[in-house]
Amino acid sequence: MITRTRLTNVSHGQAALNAGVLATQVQLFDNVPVGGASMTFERNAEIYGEGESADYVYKVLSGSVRAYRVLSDGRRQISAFHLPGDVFGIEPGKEHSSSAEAIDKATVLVVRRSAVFNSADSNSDVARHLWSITAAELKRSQNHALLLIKTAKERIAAFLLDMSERLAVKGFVELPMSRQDIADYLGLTIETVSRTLTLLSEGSTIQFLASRRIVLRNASQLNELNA
Amino acid sequence: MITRTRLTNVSHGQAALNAGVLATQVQLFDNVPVGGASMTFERNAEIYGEGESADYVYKVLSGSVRAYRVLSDGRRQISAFHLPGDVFGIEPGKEHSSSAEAIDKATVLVVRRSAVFNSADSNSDVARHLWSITAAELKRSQNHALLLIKTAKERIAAFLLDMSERLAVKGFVELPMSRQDIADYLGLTIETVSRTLTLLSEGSTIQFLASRRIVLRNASQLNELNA
DNA sequence: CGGGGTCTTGAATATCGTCAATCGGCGTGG
DNA sequence: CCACGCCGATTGACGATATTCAAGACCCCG
Repeated sequence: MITRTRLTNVSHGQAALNAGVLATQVQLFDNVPVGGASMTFERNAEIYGEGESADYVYKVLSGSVRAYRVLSDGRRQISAFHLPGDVFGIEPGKEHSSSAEAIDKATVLVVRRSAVFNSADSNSDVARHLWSITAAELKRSQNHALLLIKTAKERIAAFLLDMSERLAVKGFVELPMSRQDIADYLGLTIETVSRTLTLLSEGSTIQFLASRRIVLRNASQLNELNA
Repeated sequence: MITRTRLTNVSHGQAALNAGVLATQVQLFDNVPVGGASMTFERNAEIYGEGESADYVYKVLSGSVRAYRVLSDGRRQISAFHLPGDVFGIEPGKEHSSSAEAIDKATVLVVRRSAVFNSADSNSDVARHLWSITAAELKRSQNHALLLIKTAKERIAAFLLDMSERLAVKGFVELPMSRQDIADYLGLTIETVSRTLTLLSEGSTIQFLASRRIVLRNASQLNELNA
């Protein structure tokens, strides 16, 4: 399953940061005094690249973001989809171990990593919050790994349920990402994703309004698939 | 791929904790004043179970530990193997989201979760360390997910290289875990693991001294597989 | 030596991947 | 306003990789 990714090179440095900045009162963490600047990224624009210095931490304000790694032969693994409210880009090391791109037009709060860490040193609330976000991400990652041992049908079901929950519109999902993105997240091919969705639709577990607008007709059936 | 797991019920409560305790100066984190008690678990003994209250944090002193989750139909996913020096059992929530068992006879340092967190509140070094352990675990989990999209040969190669590094005996690994454990970690069946190892052996990439004692004859070949 | 668990090997099958063609929605421009 | 073209999604036929089911070998411990 080899998927070569077109790279839209819209990386940002200091200059870009200053360019797209909006004054903001939005906080990285709730109730915690770490401010930042907001930036908007176009569809498929790179937010950061694997190996780049991890000087900033991000929070999705609107739109959606994919984090991914690419193997030497072009296979791409999407490790997470980040939706509004999600914090991302926090790394254990000095460098980003994955890349991040806007899936659609996305606005993101950008905070200097050092600001967060300094704040954590003197304020245990910030430290606690920082830890709990990382721990939650760990849990998500473990759930993701759990997905990857399941059958195609189960993966799709779990994906739809997850998206439905996170997008918080009960019984309906408007997917921001392409079939290819879904495939790379679930460790499947685009064809298998498409076929499996068609199957679920034929069994009237789901219903398509459009290819990315899906009604969950039978959520309990999806849950059963979610072994 | 259904693997029902025999459960050796050797869970521990307060009583067990007090029973197996050894006085110890060993620290949970390096250079950080959070002590604890050590306990020894027999092969296949449960250290904690999914859903149990996560009151303790652990560090492997000797032996090895598997952390895993079981799906309703019996499929088991091993999320991590913990070797001496590894901290495990830290959870974002109140409950353990996975189970942990000793793979072989294992001695483990046990520290009250509350002690660690209280210490983190007043000591930013502890807080930093706590975060960095969690973040490192996140990175490991992401690497694990990356494994699961590869071919069987690539997964086995990556696994052997990882174990070789972590066991720190260059060019040779003595595996503590069974083929079934490896299979459940790599998202393969025991037969595929066995066959793939045989293949690597036939291509003289590796050499068996015994089924769990393996010489890495050609590490660069393994690295190439590690796409 | 014997027995139980672990591991290996074999043959048949199933699921998912690959390759290829077509469909369909959408924006653009004539 | 309709036609064209493009990109994303679907569908089909075929093939490969890993699973399943089954049998037997190996090995350690008693």
